[in-house]
Amino acid sequence: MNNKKIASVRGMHDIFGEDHYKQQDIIDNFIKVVSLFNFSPINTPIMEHSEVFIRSLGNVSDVVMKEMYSFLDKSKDSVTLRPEGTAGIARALVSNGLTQNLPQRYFYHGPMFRYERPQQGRLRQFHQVGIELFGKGSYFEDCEVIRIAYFFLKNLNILDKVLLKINTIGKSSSRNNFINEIKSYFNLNKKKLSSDSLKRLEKNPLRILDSKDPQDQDLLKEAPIIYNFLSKDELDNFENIKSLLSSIGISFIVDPFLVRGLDYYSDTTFEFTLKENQKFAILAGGRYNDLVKELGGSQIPGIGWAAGIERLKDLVVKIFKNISPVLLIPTEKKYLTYIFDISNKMFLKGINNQIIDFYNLKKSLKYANKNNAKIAIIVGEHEFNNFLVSYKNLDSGEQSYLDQEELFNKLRYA
RNA sequence: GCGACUGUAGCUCAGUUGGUUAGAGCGCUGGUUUGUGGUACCGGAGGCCGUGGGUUCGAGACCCAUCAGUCGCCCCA
Repeated sequence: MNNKKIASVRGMHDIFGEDHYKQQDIIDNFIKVVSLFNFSPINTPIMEHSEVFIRSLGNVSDVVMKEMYSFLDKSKDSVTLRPEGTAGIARALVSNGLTQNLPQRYFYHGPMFRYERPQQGRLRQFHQVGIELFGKGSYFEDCEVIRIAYFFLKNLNILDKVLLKINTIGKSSSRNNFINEIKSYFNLNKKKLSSDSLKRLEKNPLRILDSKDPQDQDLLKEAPIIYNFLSKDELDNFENIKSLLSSIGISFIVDPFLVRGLDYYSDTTFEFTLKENQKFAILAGGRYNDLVKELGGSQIPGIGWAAGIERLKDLVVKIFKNISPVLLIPTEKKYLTYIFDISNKMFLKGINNQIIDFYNLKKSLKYANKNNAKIAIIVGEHEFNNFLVSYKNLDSGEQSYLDQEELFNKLRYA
């Protein structure tokens, strides 16, 4: 026999108690907000063919190169636990031919998986809520999606702790010109570049832009700016987004160095980060105009965002769930039928109740205390014989005999 | 993938330069109270000292590996 305790898999935690209530509360809040803006729910599998993510996120992105939870299934197909939600939904759009009737507005929530070192605000299994809007690529959509994020965070009462940053990285043609330009700029300044950024220069030069290294930051002051490489249309579009957001009272800062790590982004990118730790994003997203096409559909532009529930949870102030059950205490097993009958009636009236099968008053009342009960209903010989219950107020200690009609009358006002 | 710190009871943690039978508080449990809780007092249970190897007459302590946690970096929600 092996008595060793078994732990959960690294970076994957059990969620219960206070944490669970808090997370559920965030999800409930999210659903309430997005439903009011007529987004509809979609659940895609938590596992996809690896190709879905490789094609969409980009095969040089860090997420794909080192963070994918991939393995071969029994028929030797490479499958991957989803590292994010967008790719699967875009795939579902194509798979189910949902592209006939646009716009489509979807929301989702659920677990995501990334194989990385656990630390503050980062787990191997974590949970996200998110929305996706597939439409025609107008600047209205960008604002629509950002304002919904804004109201979501506002409802959670954490707007004062976050900062909205937006940027545009243009369409791929303009972006490629820009990338070539910064490549040569940084190549000229190679020796001043941090070692991390030297690697980025080969793999993904765009990422040097949001380097936090002070040396790199210095270099960035003189670096080419993306806006000089964008077409008039791209710039106008960005201006339209900014002025529409301002006109509806959503404040933001423009961050020309905000680039995101997933290949599918184009044009608008945005992030809500913590005010006091601006590299810590709690909600982030952007536009992905080529993603659906990349996954075998037609050219359907989309935009969306996702927020990490665990990251939000740490910001939301404690929610007190004052769950206070009525505890039903039989003193002997033979009163169970009678107690079940009362419990059933409470259920039908929507009263939170629980039967305690200790058959020991002292233990039962102790349990009642520990579980935040305010009222105990005791049934013993006297109560049973006279069709009564003892109604005990656990705060005051007062106790009285009631018949069932009196009991439910009293509970109505308790 | 790289780095730092940590791992002793359900929880929070003591445990001296390596030296008998590993401790405390909280929690749990029994009793004082045979149908009455919260308080008090008295008792009890509960530990392969994360795991595996090594050094030593002797390891919870030292060394190595490994797993896990926390926190940085990369990256990301």
